[in-house]
Amino acid sequence: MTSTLRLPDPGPLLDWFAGAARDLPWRTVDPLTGRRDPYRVWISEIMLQQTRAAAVIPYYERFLERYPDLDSLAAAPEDEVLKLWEGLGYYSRARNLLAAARRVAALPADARPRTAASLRGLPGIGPYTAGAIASLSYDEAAPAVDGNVLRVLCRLLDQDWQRGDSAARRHAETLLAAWYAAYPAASPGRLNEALIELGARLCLPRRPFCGDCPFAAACAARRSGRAPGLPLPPARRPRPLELMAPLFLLHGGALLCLRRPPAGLLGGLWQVPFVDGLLHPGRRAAIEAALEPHCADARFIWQPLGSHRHVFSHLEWELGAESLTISGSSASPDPAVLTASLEAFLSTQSPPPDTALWLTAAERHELAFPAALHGFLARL
DNA sequence: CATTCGTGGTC
DNA sequence: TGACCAAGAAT
Repeated sequence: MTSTLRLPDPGPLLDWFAGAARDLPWRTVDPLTGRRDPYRVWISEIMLQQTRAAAVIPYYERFLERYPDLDSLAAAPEDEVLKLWEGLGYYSRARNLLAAARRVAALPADARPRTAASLRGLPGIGPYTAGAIASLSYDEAAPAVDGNVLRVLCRLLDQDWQRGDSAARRHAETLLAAWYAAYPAASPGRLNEALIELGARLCLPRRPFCGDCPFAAACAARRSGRAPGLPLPPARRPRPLELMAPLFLLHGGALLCLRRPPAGLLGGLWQVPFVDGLLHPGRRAAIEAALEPHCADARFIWQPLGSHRHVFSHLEWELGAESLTISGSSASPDPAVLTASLEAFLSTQSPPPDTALWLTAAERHELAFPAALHGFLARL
């Protein structure tokens, strides 16, 4: 009967949090107002989605240095924001964040969203992030159920919840709303952040430190011994995909690069061409045949660059690469002509690229490439 | 509701 | 060393 579940007195949790809270850069409080900058909370909550605090901190510092406030972010070009996001993953977060910043910046100051319900409509702000910004910035009594909070509540109540299950998340939100109402003297923002901190510091996924936990006496899963296995893991397996990357390289060092479509996997990022399966001799010959008529006295030198595995949450790339150095003895090949001669090849790319350009190392350095390619690009 | 979205740390 | 998983959202 989950309808009769109650959360315990938050006193021990708040006492523990007062002494154990980490000094994180997005927790800085304005000494005059005693409040946090909602913009800084917003940026941190977007970066922290499915990302550990330790990984976020350097990105957060650089981002806030470049874009200290809403207007500076709203004025930024998307390529620049993606470059700052390079390596952090889930790049739709960066695109949505920029779109939301532009939308909010266009509003009069007194019309900007300050409640969880109004924040929820912005791109990139879902139920958790809306509640987190509203509670941490404005102390609204809004639930903010992330993976930490779900895990803590799941164990406190010894429930068979599955990680990422939306029904369990809504259930947790209902319990939290009753919790805030039952303890009106406690700050909802403080309660939310203390729960998150408990999940991140003690109530860890596979090895909870129950001996140090302020909720140990109240925890049902600790009594039952099921805490380490809760919440239940979701069943999902990455789908394997073998890819080969021919790295078209001109004598001067320019590399043929493609910009991926603006949405979807690695949306808006740059890459080199991919072919499904192996880059066998027949395919190498076909590529040379397409190039040859347009390069006087051209020489083609293939060089294998090895391979490595890159695992996404739903996809597993087995990615190999070979460089193809193109050099002409008389005149250097015209990059535009080469691109045109490769059009039939490039049209087979999946997904079809937005743009194909020959980029020098310095130019590539200004653009965002997925981490899966960093190793190969570094070898050129 | 299920799937699609990255990357790096941890054990 | 490979499986697990993190301050979730969009579709």
